[in-house]
Amino acid sequence: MRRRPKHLPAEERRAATVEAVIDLAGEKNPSDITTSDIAKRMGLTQGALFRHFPTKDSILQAVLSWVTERLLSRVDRAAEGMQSPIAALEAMFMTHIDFVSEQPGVPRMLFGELQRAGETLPKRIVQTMTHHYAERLHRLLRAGVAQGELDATLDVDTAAVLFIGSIQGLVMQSLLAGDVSHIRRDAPGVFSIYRRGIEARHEL
Amino acid sequence: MRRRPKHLPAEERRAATVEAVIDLAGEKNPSDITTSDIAKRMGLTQGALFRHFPTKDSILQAVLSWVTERLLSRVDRAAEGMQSPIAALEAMFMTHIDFVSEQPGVPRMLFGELQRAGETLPKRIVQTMTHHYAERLHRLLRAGVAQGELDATLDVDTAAVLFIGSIQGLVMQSLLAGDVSHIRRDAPGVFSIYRRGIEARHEL
DNA sequence: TAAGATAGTAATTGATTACTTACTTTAGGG
DNA sequence: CCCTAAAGTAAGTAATCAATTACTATCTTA
Repeated sequence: MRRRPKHLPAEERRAATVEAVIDLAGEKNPSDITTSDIAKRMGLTQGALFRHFPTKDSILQAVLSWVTERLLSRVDRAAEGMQSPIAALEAMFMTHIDFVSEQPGVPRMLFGELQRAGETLPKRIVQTMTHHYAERLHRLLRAGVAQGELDATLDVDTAAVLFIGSIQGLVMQSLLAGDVSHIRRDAPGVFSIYRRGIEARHEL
Repeated sequence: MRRRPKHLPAEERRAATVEAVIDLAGEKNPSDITTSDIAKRMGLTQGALFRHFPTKDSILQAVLSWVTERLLSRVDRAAEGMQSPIAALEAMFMTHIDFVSEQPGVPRMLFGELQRAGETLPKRIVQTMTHHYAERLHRLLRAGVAQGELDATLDVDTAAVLFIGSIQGLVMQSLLAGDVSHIRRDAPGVFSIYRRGIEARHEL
C-alpha cells in the first residue's frame, strides 16, 4: 500500500486533483461533484483545493484539458501504424472504447459539459476537441473513399456523426446496465455493422 | 395572446409544470434547473409548486413519465402502418428524431437521469422505457431477418444498440453546433448508413 | 350569496455550496 | 540546523437551494 504524503508540490497536487475528479465522475453525475467530494477523495480539506485552483470551474477546465489531450493523442497513436483507412478507423474506435472503459467518467464529463447553457470555457475545450476528432475522421473517410475501400457515394460528414454516435450509444448502454464491462464486449459488433454501412460492397 | 389565469385546477397545474420543465431543459443543463426557475417560467411563486408536488424529485418523476409515454406511443404509432420491418424501423427513427427536434430538452433529461448514481425512481422510469423501446426494436429486427430483408447473420442486440446510438450521436451533434435544426437535416443520411449496415445485400 | 375547499403569496428555515481567512505544519536550501 | 516559502488546516461567510409556514385570494356549490 502506497501511503499518501500530506504535502505535495503544486503541480503534482493539481494532477492528483484531475485524477480524483475523473474518478468521481465514474461514480456519480458530474454536476453533483462538489469540491468537498474532491477533497475527501484526495484526503485533503476542502479549502486546500483553492491553494491550487482559483475556482471550481478552473478545476473542471484542467480536467477537460487533460482528458481531451490524452484521448486525442491515444487515438492518434492507434491510427498511425495502420495501412488501410478502414483498419485505422477500427483502431480509433477500439482505442476510444478502451479509453472509455478505463475511465468511465470521461464521456460523462464531456457530454455533461456540452449540455451547459451559454459559452463557458470548459465547453469550448470540448468543442475544440471534437472538432479535431472529426477532422481525423474526415481525413480517414475521404482516404477510404479515394482508394475504393469505402462506398463511393458516402457522405463523410454523416459517417463521422455516426462514428461518434456509435460510441455514444455504447456509453448509454453501459449507463443503462450500470456495468461498464459490457461496452468492451459489444464494441466489435457495433463497429462491424458500422463498417458494413460505409464500406464498398465486395464483388460476389 | 392567451392570458394566463392565476388559479388553475391541480391537474392542469401539474401538466403546465411538466411542460415548463421540458421547456427549460431545452435551454440549460437539466441538473441546473431549480424550483425557482420552474416557478418563474410559469409565472408562479416558488412555494406554490409544493402544493402540487411533495418534492422536486416528484416533479422530475412526472416529467419523465409523461415523456416516456409520449415518446413510446408516438414511435409505436409511426411503426404500425408499415408493411416491411425496414420501413417500420425507418419510421421509428424519423419519428423519434421529430420528437427530439420539437422537444430538445427530452434527450437531455433522459441522458442526465441515467447519469445519476444509485437507483432513483426517475432513473428506473427511464430504464423501463428504454427496455420497452429495445423490445420493439428487437421484434422488428428479428422479423426483418426472418423474411430475408436484413442480413441473416445480424446480431439484433448489437443492431438495437447502434439504432439508439445513431440518434444519440445526432443529439450530441446538435449540442455541439448549438442548433437543433441540424438534427433533422442529417437524420436521413445517418439512417441510410445504418440501414446499409444491417440489410441483406441485394443481388448485383 | 355565504362557506368551505382549493390554489396562490410572501417570508422564512435549515442544509449545502463555493470560496475566504487566520493560523499551523512541512519540506528543503544556505 | 534553522528559517522561509509552500502546502495544509479549521472555522467561517455569503449565496443559493428545496421545503415549510402563516396567511390571502379565488373558485365552487349548497
